[in-house]
Amino acid sequence: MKAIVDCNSFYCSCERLFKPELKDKPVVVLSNNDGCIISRTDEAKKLGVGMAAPYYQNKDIIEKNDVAVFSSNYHLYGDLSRRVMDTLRWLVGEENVEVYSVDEAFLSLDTIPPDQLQAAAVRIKKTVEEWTGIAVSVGVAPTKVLSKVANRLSKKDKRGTKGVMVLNDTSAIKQALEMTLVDDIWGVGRRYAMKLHQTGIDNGWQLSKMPEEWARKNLGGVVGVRLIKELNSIACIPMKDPLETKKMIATTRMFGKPVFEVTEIKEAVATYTARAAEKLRRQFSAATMLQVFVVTNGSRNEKYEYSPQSRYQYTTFPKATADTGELIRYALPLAEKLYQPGLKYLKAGVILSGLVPDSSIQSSLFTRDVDHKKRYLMDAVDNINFSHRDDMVKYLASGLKRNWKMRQEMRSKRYTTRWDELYEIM
DNA sequence: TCTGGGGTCCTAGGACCC
DNA sequence: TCTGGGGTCCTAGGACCC
Repeated sequence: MKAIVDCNSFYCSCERLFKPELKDKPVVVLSNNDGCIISRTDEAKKLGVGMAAPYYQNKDIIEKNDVAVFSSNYHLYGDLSRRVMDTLRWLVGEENVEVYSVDEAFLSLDTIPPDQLQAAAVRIKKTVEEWTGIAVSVGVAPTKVLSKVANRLSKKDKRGTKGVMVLNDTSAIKQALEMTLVDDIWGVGRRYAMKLHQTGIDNGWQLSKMPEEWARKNLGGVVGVRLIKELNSIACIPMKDPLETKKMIATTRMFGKPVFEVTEIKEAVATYTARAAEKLRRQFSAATMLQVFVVTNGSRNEKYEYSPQSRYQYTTFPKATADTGELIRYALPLAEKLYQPGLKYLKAGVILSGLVPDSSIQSSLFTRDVDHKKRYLMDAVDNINFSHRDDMVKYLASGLKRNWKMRQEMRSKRYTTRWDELYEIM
């Protein structure tokens, strides 16, 4: 059996933890640049605040109802996420936890007898809440897809324990699937949902009865086949090895305001490269390919219409590297190539791929080996920036003024990761 | 009149997820 | 004045190989 544990309105819950006066009050958290609403509490949902809706379109409801608004504070969320995941590892054993996202983890519960699943799920929920202060929902079922269905229903469950649902017999599964629209099934996005409704398939139970060959043709090949199997309690999406590293690392941002000059684009690209390189070193990888992209939207003085266009350039390296300076040297010429004067730039990004373990970097015939020293330098820079302040030490190419930096006007303090922002008890 | 079969690797693009 | 950021997996099709 598998479980999915998911933190309720995670970002909002993190904010509430340090502002207890917000308990039972509507709260929303905004995306970078304060653009969209990316987390909202039940109270905010009830007021009609949409998910992923632009902030400015909801400003009216928010102001009228005194909704608490926060810019996203990833230092805080990341730290609390780690605490939740550590608790889960302690509860069921490290090898049985797959961290799926910042606020979700799959658990393998194969060692727990069926008649004890309910009690185990309740204990998991209670313990996480007591130890971290973050409320979670737990769904348990024979497959990952069904556990997601259970988790979703647990939030509205009136009969059982709210926030816990175990689906372990065929009739319970049938009933749960009948209550679940295809749109709400993990693996069915907007496109497929539309197609399914047109075919007359509206709920999960109907979908589970479709032949696999039909799914192969219409729902993305083997992905669709797996989905049907999972709905029929045949587990075929395995738990992932926790030691797996990422295959691609990206750092991309909207600018705080439109940018027109190549110097600013280059500063941003250098800054994002440095950030991506940090992530790269954190998982002990090195990259062999770097891609830069920019998003433009019309040109200077043109009336604003949102129809973004993106352009890419990439380069591959003779030898894998995790050195920020080297990566910036690869990135800047690409940024220059992409730049066309007169256009209005909204966003830029850097993507590192072709990742290999940094212990097995292939040396090239044409480079000298000064890499040990570089590695020590990078480690030192990372330590300083992590423990003190982002970009305390940075490359000059990243710029000094940085007019393009994103807006974060309502960010709370980083209560758990910065000495100078620690939570204070009066 | 007629032109094989079986692979691998890479990239772009589509779909999905939180 | 204005719409986030970071990932995964799969497929099709082209280039290339023997």
